Amino acid sequence: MTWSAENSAGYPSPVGLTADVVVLTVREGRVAVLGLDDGDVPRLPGGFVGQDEDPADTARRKLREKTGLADLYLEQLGAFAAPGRDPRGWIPTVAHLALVPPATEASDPAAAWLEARDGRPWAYDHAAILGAALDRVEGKLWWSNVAVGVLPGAFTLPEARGVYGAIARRDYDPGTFARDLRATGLIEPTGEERRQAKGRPAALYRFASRDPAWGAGRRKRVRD
Amino acid sequence: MTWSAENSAGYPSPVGLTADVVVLTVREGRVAVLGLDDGDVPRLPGGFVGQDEDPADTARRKLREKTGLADLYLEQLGAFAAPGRDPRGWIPTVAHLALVPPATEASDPAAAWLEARDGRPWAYDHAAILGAALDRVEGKLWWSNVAVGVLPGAFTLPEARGVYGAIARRDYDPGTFARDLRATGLIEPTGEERRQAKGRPAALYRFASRDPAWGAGRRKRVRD
DNA sequence: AGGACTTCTTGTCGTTCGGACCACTAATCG
DNA sequence: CGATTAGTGGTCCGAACGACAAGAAGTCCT
Repeated sequence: MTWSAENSAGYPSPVGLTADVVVLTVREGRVAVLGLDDGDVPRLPGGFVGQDEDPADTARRKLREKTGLADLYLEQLGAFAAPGRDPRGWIPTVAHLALVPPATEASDPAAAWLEARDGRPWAYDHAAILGAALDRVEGKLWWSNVAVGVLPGAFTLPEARGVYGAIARRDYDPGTFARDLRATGLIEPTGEERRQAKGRPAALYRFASRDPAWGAGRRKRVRD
Repeated sequence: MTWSAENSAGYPSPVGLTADVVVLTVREGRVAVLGLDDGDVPRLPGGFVGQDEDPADTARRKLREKTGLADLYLEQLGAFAAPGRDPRGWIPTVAHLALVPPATEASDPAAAWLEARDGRPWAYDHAAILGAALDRVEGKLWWSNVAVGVLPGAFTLPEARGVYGAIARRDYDPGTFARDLRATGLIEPTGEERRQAKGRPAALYRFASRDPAWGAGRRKRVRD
């Protein structure tokens, strides 16, 4: 196999490959996405992938620039490369999904948290990428520890219930939620408690592993 | 956003983007993959993506070259772009998954059907890509009509049972299989029959839709 | 001290799904 | 006729899921 005989044009196409990131969190019971607004419709954070760079590293770099965060949940969504997706020319992108804690503030003044499921217009094909990200996180919610990103360190069961409910768009029963989340084997109690304004202190839990992993226990049916 | 300020190297990286295809079928009760063997370890079909070309079109083109087939099940697996994956340099690839009927013969003399799950070595990172393809098709088996590609046109329930069993690596009970496959709502009887050497003729079915779709009915648990 | 409030645990109950059976009918071939 | 294969229908059981209820535990307020 030689370069010169492998595509229809007869030569390897020099392209600018980009990496985009869909940064999701849960704020006020709703899924929020980090968008860059420069006057027109918002767009997703992203940038060109450097030579000999893994697109995931590019995504991590962009994420650090916009949120100051490192070492979080990041996975690839897939390549979006349809001709015409970018008016500047044929620029394929490798889209990524990242989950960050709710307290994360945007460090870039142009970045803001936007309601993710309100159907607003996005630049380029970023609405389709966002849709793929929402499908992915909802589908993997109970089969993996994606929620690790939104619930870092220690968290209470009511907090986790709020996050899961926001992503899955349903209201879980507290008792059943505790039973099912425990049954996944993904979380473990820290032994400590968190006191709050009213009521009994809530026990704190943490994810047994912060690396992307799959649940071994129960699996929940998807919504009907 | 300008090109010149967007990546670490200061300019958009000119790269050769490729598209690879994992062509799967079921032969003799086992999952088989189309491999190209040029003396060394086999590799997957693939080639450079032309300017203004969708990688899926490149994959379709390569598939047509190797099998003569068009208009079949094809979906994207994702981008593989780790530095060092290709010794010729940094060459990201968009991997695809295609399913073809068992009777398909390779039109390229270098192409051959190989046992997919025997753990043989592959060129580049193609073993990882193949693994992702097998996971994908097994995971989507009962939630989608992926099997459309392997069961084109009309098929009998025993044929379908063989294909599903090979992909899921289990032996389905004939009665339960008929109940569950019908319950997905994905297939419909053609009204015709297929006579064979011995025994009662088998009724023929077809998939209600040949477009990639999701099942509306039952969902089967994955293997434990 | 007592009441309000919240968390947390532990049950029950009914439904659905998945899988393994089994019996019986249907159709074709020799 | 018997052998063979296909198809239908049914039972049974266990696991998963969702809803609901009861009670204990702990804190805050009056």
